Formats: sequence, structure tokens, C-alpha cells
Amino acid sequence: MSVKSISKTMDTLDYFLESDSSKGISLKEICDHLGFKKSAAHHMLATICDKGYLYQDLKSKKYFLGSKLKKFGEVIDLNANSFINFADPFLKKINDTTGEAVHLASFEGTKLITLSMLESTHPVRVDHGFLNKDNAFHATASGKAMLAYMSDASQKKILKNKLEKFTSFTITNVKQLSEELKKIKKNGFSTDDEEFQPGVFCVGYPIFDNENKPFASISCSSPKFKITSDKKYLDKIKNSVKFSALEIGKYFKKTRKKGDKHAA
Amino acid sequence: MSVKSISKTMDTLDYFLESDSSKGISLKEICDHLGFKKSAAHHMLATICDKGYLYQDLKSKKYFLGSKLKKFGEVIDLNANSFINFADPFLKKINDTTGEAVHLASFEGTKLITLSMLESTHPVRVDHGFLNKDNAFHATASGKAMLAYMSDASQKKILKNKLEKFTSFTITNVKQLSEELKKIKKNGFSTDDEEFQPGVFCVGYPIFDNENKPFASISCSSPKFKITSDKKYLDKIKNSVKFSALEIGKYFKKTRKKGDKHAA
DNA sequence: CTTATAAGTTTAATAATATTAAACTTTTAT
DNA sequence: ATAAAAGTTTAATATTATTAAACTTATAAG
Repeated sequence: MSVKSISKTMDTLDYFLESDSSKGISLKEICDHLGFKKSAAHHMLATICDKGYLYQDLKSKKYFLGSKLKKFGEVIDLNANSFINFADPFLKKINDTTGEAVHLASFEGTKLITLSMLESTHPVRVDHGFLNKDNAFHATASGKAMLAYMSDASQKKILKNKLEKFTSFTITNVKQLSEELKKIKKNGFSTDDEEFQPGVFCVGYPIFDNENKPFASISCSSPKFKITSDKKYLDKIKNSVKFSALEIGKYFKKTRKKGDKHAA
Repeated sequence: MSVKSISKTMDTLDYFLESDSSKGISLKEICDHLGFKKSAAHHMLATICDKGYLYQDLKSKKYFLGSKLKKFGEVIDLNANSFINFADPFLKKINDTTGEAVHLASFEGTKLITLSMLESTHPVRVDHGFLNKDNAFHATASGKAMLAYMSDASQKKILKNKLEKFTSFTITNVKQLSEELKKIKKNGFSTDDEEFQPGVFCVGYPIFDNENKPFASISCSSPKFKITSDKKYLDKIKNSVKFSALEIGKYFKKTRKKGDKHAA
């Protein structure tokens, strides 16, 4: 079961992120964009404001993000940001060597998330943006690299929904995906051969934590034709990503004691 | 009207801020602390997780803050942080001169909020912490300094609820408060003579934006006995706060064009 | 390893809540 | 000054969230 008013509340907060909210957003604009009735939206917004997550300007009546929301960022930074900062120079290294887009991914529950990314420096760019979604694990190099090394129980939870078909090459069959994951564990890396975006080929390597669980992954995306036309290009990418993945993995040995629990 | 499930959701998110959530929080703990029934809380949390504001660890089943919440901090920083950064050295100056606690306040809707603070450097400390609440305007030097210069319409909205009595000195009579606000406009500064906390005396100066509206305020808190025993001490504080308030006010002349709208 | 206990999840019936339209107020534009 | 639009309030009702109970999974104790 899903609680509708909560869902609507978060869609509203999301709208403040997506659009420029620096000059405030009116009740009407919120209703128009999200399809709410104005009286219902008004009740919702009054409650959100009461809790300090938004506030309504006394004169213009427009809504703004409340400074309370700033505190979440501070707390999350404390918990997880050091990992991203540690990883950054190693992502940069792949980006410098290959010139291609590099993504650092992790997961929160069953959601694949992008922690950090560097865009391609080449004229022909490949960009699949920031992800924070269910149901992309099976179609991305980042997702498959982590999925392959997870426990059966975790795999099952992530794959419990129907596998979405993003392109004609997306693996949507569980049996077939299972074979693919076995292959990944044998090879030590994953690929995405136009399975998420047409014309885009990705290579992914897992990053293991201090308990040898897949905690994150790096992927490097390249236009497919480069891989096809230059046989050595794939090896160049693979070597670069593998090196950085191993280096970043050392972060956990440095900062965590055996038995320390962490998120994801 | 207030939407209960939204209210409960935000109380839950607040709980993640207040407690150490770095190792996750269980469903049971949330229910115990906030008085929820476990099935209702489970439905609520499932919805929150679906939207990416929290996530549930696949193995431990504990809940964590979702990285999506980090983005709010980034957006809010963009909008408002430059003001706080600009003000910082001027707050420091008051703190250096007087040794007393200094607060930079503003307001979001009808809520008085603390943007930044410096603690007393003296052994006898005075600290009223971070505020983010309705119904404290009438009882604080920060609040009254802004209130005095607001439009009647804004004053009315802020004072629409019964004025809470924090100490025996808190002004809870609207008529009496109105006289006090007149006095503040005449003098150019506000005081809080044990009206919020017993034994604490505060001096507040408003900060005006590029349209001469009160946008923020600075207050300096001191133990009451110091003010009483040393007649020159109050003047020392007043001069120091006044100087910084005027300097910070120049921020708006530097950064905003006439007619530019901003929050609060 | 087995059993017991606690925590988490799901369900569907019902009690309670959020939604709605309509009336009303306030604001903005003409 | 008037009209139109945006925002707010209300209370009746349809919809939704809550609840207890059954169930599953995880953890602790014997």
C-alpha cells in the first residue's frame, strides 16, 4: 500500500528541486504542474509549511524551500561524502585517460543511484544523467556490476518487479540475466551493450567494502562505434576502470574496522 | 486543516535529523519514539522510500536518509548562503568585542529562524539554541527588531495566535506589544529583558534589504546581572551590534538591484 | 541445531481522514 | 473603480489510511 498524500507531498517537494524555486512558487503553479485541486493543495502546503519544510512568503504568498531542509544535506554529508571525495580523483583519472563519461554509482535499498559523474571530453557525448530509480539495475553496467556480487536475497528483492525494456537489447528475461551475472563474476567486470541507451556501450567494475560486499561501482560509457571500430579501445577503458575500482576499494580498508556497519 | 499523514511523515524525517541515523533506524524504534502503530508506520515508510527520501537497507531492514535530500541543501545554499557568509565576519566582530553569544536571525513565513550563531566566550554562557518556530517573535530581541519594521499586515499574520508566555516578563498582551514595537522604531533597536529566558538580556538590531524591509536581525545575549551591575556594558553591546547590523545591511545594496525580489 | 521470541510485512474491513465544490476573501490587473 | 484571478475556508461525503490479526522472516536462547 502507498499513502497518497505522502506521495503527493514528495512530488511537490521534488518540483521545488526541478524548477527554479528561488523566486518562490505559487499555489496555482503547483496545481497546474502536478494536477492538484487548489483546496487540497492548500491543505497539503499548510501542513508542509507548519513543519518548516516549506514556507509561504507573507506578502507574495509564494512558497519557498525551508532552511530546515538544509540540515539533511549536512547530516548526509557527514555520513557518506568522504567516500565520494576519496573516489573523485580516481574517476578523474579514467576521464583523463579515456576522455569518456565516468559514473560512480551505488544503491539505496532497491534504487540505483549516481553518486558522482564526469562528462565526456569528446565532441560526441554520451550522457545518461543522474539516476535515482528502481528497475535500472538489469540494464546498466553499474547496476549489473553490483548485482552480480550480491546475495541471492538482495538480488531477488531488486529484481522482484518486471524488468523494464529500455532498448531492443535490454535483458528482460530473469533466466538470461542470471547467466549474464554468472559471466560477470567470472570476468570480474560488467558490460552494457546498448541495453540502456541505443548506441552507448559501458564497462562497469564493482567496488567492494571491508566485508567484501559490493558497495558501489564505476562505469565508463563510450559510443558503440568506437568500440567496434577500434579493437584496442575496449581494453584501454577496461584497464583504466579496473585500476580505479581497485584503488577506491582500498578506502574501506583504510577507514572501516572489520565488522563496522555502513549504509547500502 | 492539517493533513495528518503528512505531519507524521515530517515528524519521522525530523527524527532522522535529531538522532544519529548513520547506522540506520528500525521500524520499531520509529514507532516507539513517535507513537506509531507498526503497520501504519510501515505503509508510511514504504511510500517515503518509494520517493527516495529514505531507503531501507536490504539486509538489516533499517532505514536511512536518502541521498536525494542532499540536493535540497545544494539548492538552498545557492539561494541564501551567500548572505550568511557575508554576515559571518560581522557577527564574529561582535563576539570578539563583547564575548557574548551572537545570533543572526531571519524569518520564513511566520517562523522565526536562526541563520547562524556564535556562542559566548565567557565562562557564564547563555544559549537559546537554534530556533525554527512560530510564536517566538514577541519574546525575543531578534523577533521584535524585525516585527517593529514590518507592514501591519505581516505583523498581524505573525501575531494571529495567542502570545506564548515563556517567562513572567514575556509580553503577552497585543496592545502592550504594539507600544513596545513603537518604542523600538523610535530607538532603532529592540531589547529582550528576560522575556524569553530568565536571567538573559538581549539587544537586537534589524537588518534592512534593498527595499528597506526588515530581512534579518542580529541579537547579542548577555546575563542580566552584567547589564545591571555595569551601566556602560549595555552601551558597549549596543554600539557593537548596531555597527555590524548596518554593515551587513550594505550586502543588499551590493548584490541586489532595486526591484529584485527575494525570499522572506 | 531447534525452538521461541521479536521484528517486519501483508491483508482486507472499517473507522477516520482527506478531498471536494462552493462560498468567501484577498490580490492583481484593467 | 471594476473585473478577474488567486488564495483561503468550510463542512458534507467519498475515499483513504488505520487497525488488528495473520503471516513471514530474522534474531536469540536453550
